[in-house]
Amino acid sequence: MISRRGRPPAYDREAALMAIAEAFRLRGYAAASLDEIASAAGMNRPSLFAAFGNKKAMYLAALEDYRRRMREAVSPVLESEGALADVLTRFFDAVIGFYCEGVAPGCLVLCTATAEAPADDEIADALTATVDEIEAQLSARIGRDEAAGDVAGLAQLMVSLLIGIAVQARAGADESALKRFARAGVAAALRQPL
Amino acid sequence: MISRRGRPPAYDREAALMAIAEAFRLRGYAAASLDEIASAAGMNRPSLFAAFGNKKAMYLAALEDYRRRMREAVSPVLESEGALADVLTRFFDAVIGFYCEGVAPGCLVLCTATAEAPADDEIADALTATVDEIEAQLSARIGRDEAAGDVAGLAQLMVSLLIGIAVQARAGADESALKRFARAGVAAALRQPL
DNA sequence: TGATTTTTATGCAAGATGGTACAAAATGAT
DNA sequence: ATCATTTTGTACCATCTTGCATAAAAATCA
Repeated sequence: MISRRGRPPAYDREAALMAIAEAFRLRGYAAASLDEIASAAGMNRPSLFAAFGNKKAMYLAALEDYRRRMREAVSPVLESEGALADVLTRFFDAVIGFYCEGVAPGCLVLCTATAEAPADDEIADALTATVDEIEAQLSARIGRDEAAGDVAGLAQLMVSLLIGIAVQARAGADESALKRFARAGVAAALRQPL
Repeated sequence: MISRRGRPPAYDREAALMAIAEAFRLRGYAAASLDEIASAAGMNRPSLFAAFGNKKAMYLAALEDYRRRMREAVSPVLESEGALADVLTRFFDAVIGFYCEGVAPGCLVLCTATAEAPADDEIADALTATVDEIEAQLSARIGRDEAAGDVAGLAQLMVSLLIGIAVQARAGADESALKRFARAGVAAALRQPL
């Protein structure tokens, strides 16, 4: 029996966390007020505090959840079979789809944590961990392909391409332009014809 | 006669603008308070407002000045003679030097305007204009090199590399690592041995 | 039904923030 | 020296923000 005593929560924790992430994605960490966040999550402030702690804890929880959703959306593509160029293209398509949905385009981590990182070690750690994780995943997949020469260099280029896509989505590039951008980048990096 | 009547300003506008940019670079737009900014600029708030307008006008002015300084630091390298790989390597070295100096690493535009862009059209425009200008400059230089095959693809890759460097500087990568990163990226993109 | 537990909702307090009013200070012009 | 003009610095205000205290509400258990 999982039924706990007392009044049951009116919110779904996962949905609330997604709404919180969206609020931070739209406004950034510092500019997002707890009123906006509470309203986005359909909760009131005391419930928010009880569920997620103070504002920074909310933000860190939203970052972790966002990273998890991102991982679940794109990791399967990187694990899938296929030629490297094809896998990378589908990987970036998945990333771009992820970045372009929701209330504001761009990556929650790469486009909001960057502003706060120098003034906050925990947020800086989350940013570093995100970049490192992306780099490790891409490096592992590229390393599996024997045709790839300079694995580290190519992996770093692909990390940059991903970061570039995150920022350019934020800068207003639409989804189709980003996909062309990714294809051109992958083709140029692998020196293959488009 | 340029000498105006009245009490002379105690601040140097250019130095103040640089200090303001540094304050925003350290804390981001929303989190930087006018007290911090005034203190960094060595001015008091009323003088700040008289000189630069309200907080957003200060930020936009700081962005413009930062872009100008960046342009002056790196454009000469792009215009210089040399093989494409060499020019690009020196270009990124100049960019990295620019990003790594000051009170916090990373690009003022690419690391703080991204947080505010969805909620503010003028800031979004400044971000878009910055990315577009970098893309145009790189594209022009790459296009001059007949050995370069896919000019657009390579230019986009280099724009991403620059954005990746800006963000990874923010994420704590030190200057030498960033330079290795840039070299590996350029070499991989041009398919040249390191 | 009544007691207990947990969540919700209203409202409040302390502090920070953006922005400004106003007098003092410093300079050039007369 | 006196006036006009511009900047400086103190003090202030209205608003917003975070975080919490406390009472009402809704569920389970005895």
